[in-house]
Amino acid sequence: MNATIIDVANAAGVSFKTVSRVLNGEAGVRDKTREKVQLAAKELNFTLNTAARNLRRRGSNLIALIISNPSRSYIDNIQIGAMDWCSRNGFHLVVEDFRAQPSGFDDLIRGGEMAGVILIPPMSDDPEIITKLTGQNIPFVRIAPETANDSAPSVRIDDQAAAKEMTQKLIELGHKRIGLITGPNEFGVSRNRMAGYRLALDDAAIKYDSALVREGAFSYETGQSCAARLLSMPNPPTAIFASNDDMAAGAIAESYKRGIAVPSELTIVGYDDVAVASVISPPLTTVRQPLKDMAARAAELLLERIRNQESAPKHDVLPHRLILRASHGPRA
Amino acid sequence: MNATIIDVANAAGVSFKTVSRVLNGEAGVRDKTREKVQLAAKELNFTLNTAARNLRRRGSNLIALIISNPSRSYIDNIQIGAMDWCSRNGFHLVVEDFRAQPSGFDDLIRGGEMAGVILIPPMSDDPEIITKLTGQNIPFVRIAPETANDSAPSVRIDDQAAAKEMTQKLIELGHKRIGLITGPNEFGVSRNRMAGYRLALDDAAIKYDSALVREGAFSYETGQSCAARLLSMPNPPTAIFASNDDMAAGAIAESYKRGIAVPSELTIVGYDDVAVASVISPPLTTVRQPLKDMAARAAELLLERIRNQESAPKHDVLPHRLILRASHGPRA
DNA sequence: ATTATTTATGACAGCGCTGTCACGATTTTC
DNA sequence: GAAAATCGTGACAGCGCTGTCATAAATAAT
Repeated sequence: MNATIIDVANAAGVSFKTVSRVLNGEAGVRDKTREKVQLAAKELNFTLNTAARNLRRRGSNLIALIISNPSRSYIDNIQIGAMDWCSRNGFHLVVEDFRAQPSGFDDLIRGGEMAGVILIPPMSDDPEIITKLTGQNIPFVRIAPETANDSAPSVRIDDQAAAKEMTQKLIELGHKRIGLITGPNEFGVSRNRMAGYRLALDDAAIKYDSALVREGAFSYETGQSCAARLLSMPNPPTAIFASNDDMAAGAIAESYKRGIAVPSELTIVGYDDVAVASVISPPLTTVRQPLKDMAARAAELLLERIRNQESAPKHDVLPHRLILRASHGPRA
Repeated sequence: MNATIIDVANAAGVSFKTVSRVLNGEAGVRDKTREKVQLAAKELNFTLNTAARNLRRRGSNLIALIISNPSRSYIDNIQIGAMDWCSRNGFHLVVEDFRAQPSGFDDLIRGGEMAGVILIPPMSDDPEIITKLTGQNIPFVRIAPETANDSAPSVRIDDQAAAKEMTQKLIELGHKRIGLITGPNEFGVSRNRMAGYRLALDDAAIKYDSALVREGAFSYETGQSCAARLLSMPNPPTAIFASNDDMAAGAIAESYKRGIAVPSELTIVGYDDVAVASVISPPLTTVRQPLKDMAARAAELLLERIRNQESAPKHDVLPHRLILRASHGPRA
């Protein structure tokens, strides 16, 4: 039904190769010829067939973002950053949930349909995924992996340093019993943030108390339940550091439910600085990760990788920042 | 570099056509042959080339979701519903921001790369987009269009009825001055909800007062600013009905800032029932739209359309529900 | 055993495009 | 004004796969 390049060639009275040249903006076509072709193409409402082009070029304009993360707001920012980059660079973003259907991911990375793949936690550290990608010989980039390595380029912030700074901030405020709600242990970032927390305690000569550490799942609900456990302790913490903002929001809700005022009676701080942080009450003191920039940069490194598979993978560390809003205060 | 179907055929000692049969699960291949081929394919780490297959089949396994909506949480739900459906049905979801790069959308729908397109507000009602899609002869489906028509199948809730019910609920509670924060007028749903609001007022013989109506942009910030205007009136409303939950959350924040307690002094209700509704304090009374189901159903109708372009487009109306949480109360 | 029927496999063409190369047309150079 | 350099265009092959049709092999029917 749709016109082919040959139809356009006939209509314009040139060879189909010339049409191809015009449509790809190649040099070496007389202006008059170019116009003739463009006119014919417009008239026939013609567009190049992408499958044919991809077949011939052995390429694709599709980048996959693999998600499975429990925190939608985190994904949102990553996705927006990646989408923006894609549309500025002639790519399109395919978003696939890794957990949804086991075969879905396999099918996606099969057959050269994707030019490259962006991995976010916890997939960034998943050996099975990395093996598959490597086996299919498809370029990928890792966002916030536990550690950078040669398998692929990566983009991250220094989670350990960031968590340490936030913990130090809390210590400066006089807090000595600081609860930590971590993310799942399978997330490299969780382990890194935990390490930063311990480093700060060590520096301040505060003894690490594993009873003050609870593992959540990066969700509002687990933030609530972990806070509940922490606040039920005979000697509860005076500050809680949650490993993401959703859990911090849940912790705040749990505090209110128990009649504990934030920040006057309890300090609660988060991590990520996603939308919820400035919408809840009190607005959250948190660690800002430049998630959109990280995603855009990841796409950038991915493209370099696509263009030149041989180059050594680059590893970027983007700056983080403590955002001091209203959910923290001196030790009550 | 990657093996082709011919390599597999040679390795298995059969013709490449037989390999194609096995890989596509076609009948009429002897078990022994099938196994031989499967073994060879596995050994060579072979996967069918998608571009070649799409070219030959004149098809694709990609569905595009076009976004541009200011409300991330709305999109999130739609996207999750669509993604889930895709992975259960052998498709993949491409998410494209319509506003990002003018050429991005055009490029995406060009060349038969997409099997179909899902439109959400406000694109569902955008004549330019619909014209382009029709011109490219690509199947699409509209979520929450202002009105169903023959251009494409559609899925929606009865926004007018839902808004009317919520307004009636407010009237039942004794409210007579009910502020309305609408979405942008370019959204068909905004107009439909507004109509429902007026219908309820008319039924209760309450005079419509345009001073009580403010147009927001479906964002937290505009919820705040519209609420600010409403609450600054000499004779402010006793209840505010926001056309989505983000704006309702903004309105609640604004009330608190002014020292107005919700719901004891002011009732605020939302629309959509997205995540923020149950996370803020007080939890939001709102209208629940089954956004995930709507998206899945939309994808379903889209697939029918892809398979049979001739069929008359179907139009589904899914059920809505008032969710009574804690942000509403009787007139103070 | 012979023919009819079914089943398994292969030959071939071609989807719509781009890369390579060759050739004719045009312009430049002396 | 002839040779050289440049530019514009076209012929051709083939990317990797699937659809159609023909043919070989296996099975059933006589």
